[in-house]
Amino acid sequence: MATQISMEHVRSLGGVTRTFPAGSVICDYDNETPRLLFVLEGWAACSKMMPNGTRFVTEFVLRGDMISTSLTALARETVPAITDVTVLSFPDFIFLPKMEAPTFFYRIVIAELVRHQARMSERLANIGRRDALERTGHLLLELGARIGTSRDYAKCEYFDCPLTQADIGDAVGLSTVHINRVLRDMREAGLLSFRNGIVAFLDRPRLADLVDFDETCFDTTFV
Amino acid sequence: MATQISMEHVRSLGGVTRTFPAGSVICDYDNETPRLLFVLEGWAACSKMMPNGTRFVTEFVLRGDMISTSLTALARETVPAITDVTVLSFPDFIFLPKMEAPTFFYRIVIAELVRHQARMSERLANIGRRDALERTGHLLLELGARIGTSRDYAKCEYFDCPLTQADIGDAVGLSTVHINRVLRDMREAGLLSFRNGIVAFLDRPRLADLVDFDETCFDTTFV
DNA sequence: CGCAATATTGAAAACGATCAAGGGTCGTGG
DNA sequence: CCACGACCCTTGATCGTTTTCAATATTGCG
Repeated sequence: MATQISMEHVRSLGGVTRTFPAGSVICDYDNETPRLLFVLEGWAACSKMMPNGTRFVTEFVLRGDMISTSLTALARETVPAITDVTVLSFPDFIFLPKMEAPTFFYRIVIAELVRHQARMSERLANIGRRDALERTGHLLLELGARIGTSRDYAKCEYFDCPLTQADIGDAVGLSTVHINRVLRDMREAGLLSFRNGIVAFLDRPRLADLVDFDETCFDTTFV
Repeated sequence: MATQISMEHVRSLGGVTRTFPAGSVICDYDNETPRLLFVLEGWAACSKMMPNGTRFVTEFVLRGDMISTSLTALARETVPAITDVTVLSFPDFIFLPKMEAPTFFYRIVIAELVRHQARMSERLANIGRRDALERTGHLLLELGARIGTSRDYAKCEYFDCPLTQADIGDAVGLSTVHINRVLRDMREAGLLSFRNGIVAFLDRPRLADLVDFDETCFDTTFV
């Protein structure tokens, strides 16, 4: 699987391992030296603080994902760690024009950017054109698919999820209160249960059909 | 400006010039050979058709933008031309692993992906956490900034916009009817006028302030 | 000039936000 | 070991924004 090969490559290049405790900030937009971080373990949330006081989460960062501090700076995002997060850190050769890297490193970065972009496209359509239940179900199916992939058991029927209902709301553009109601509805409908930090798919086929979930954009078998 | 340099580079590499008439499909997700397209002229709309019959526009493609047919395939997007669109077309060296390209080509592609991603992040927060007026104003300011940049007159107070109200609604996740009302409100408030294919900023500072517009993510002076 | 696409407006309905109050769980310190 | 506070979850009632439906202008194009 491409992701694994990439991560092997990344590890083979060395880099500095660093761990951020839950709640700390992995990167902010007053960043010093631009860096590329590859997440080895843990959950984080690329977040934008809105002037009206609300927050929006543009992406949950999981094991195997890349964080470009230059990109988060450009997009004015902050990335707090949700759990303890371990990363492999490299100087960002893209934004430091003097640096050169072997071709395959460019390809790893491009592959990761493309994957990320495909997910963002899906997310955009999700928030823009689906109702609350669809958005929420979609997000949890996405997270399940990504966690599953990185753990090599794609068809898991449950996964540990350290998110709060507020985190979910901030990612799909709904209020915490409404997320709570939607989760109850899905539980009562026998579709999905999220309690005590565990997401369980009670009827994944029906849920996937209902919320129109398509795994195409989570394909990692390219590049 | 970085974008221009990149486009110079791109042009210098040759590529095939092709023109698509308004209304035709530039790429669909049954694409044959993966290609990288660089838009020389015209407007297009990366669109997702949703199973509920609606459409969502993930991105308007303007002069200077890149289209990766592999990415649109992965994201299940169709890209219809809104006006006549002229592109420079290259085989996609990223998705054809046998191919290699000079380093600066990788850098051009990465820069373009990063710019695009920063915009998507902004767009996501826009749809997720702002109301109808803010979303709409934001989109039009974004388009103005991008058009302005590509034409080298950043502070233009109007620009030609070939979009319909339905296009705008599909891009910000609102109904056509509501876009119409919001445009009327903005016109009556002396903020912005959009009629007969021309967007005019009547009071750009006030509008930008009101909808919380920040040009950071449209910065093209990096890489 | 006439048709088709787009824009405009009103009225009613739906969906989600907000406000408010209470309940559970966990960790810390007395 | 219990008490307390912090944080998160849960539910009800009400309010507001946006959608939907429907009908009528207006514009652009052949």
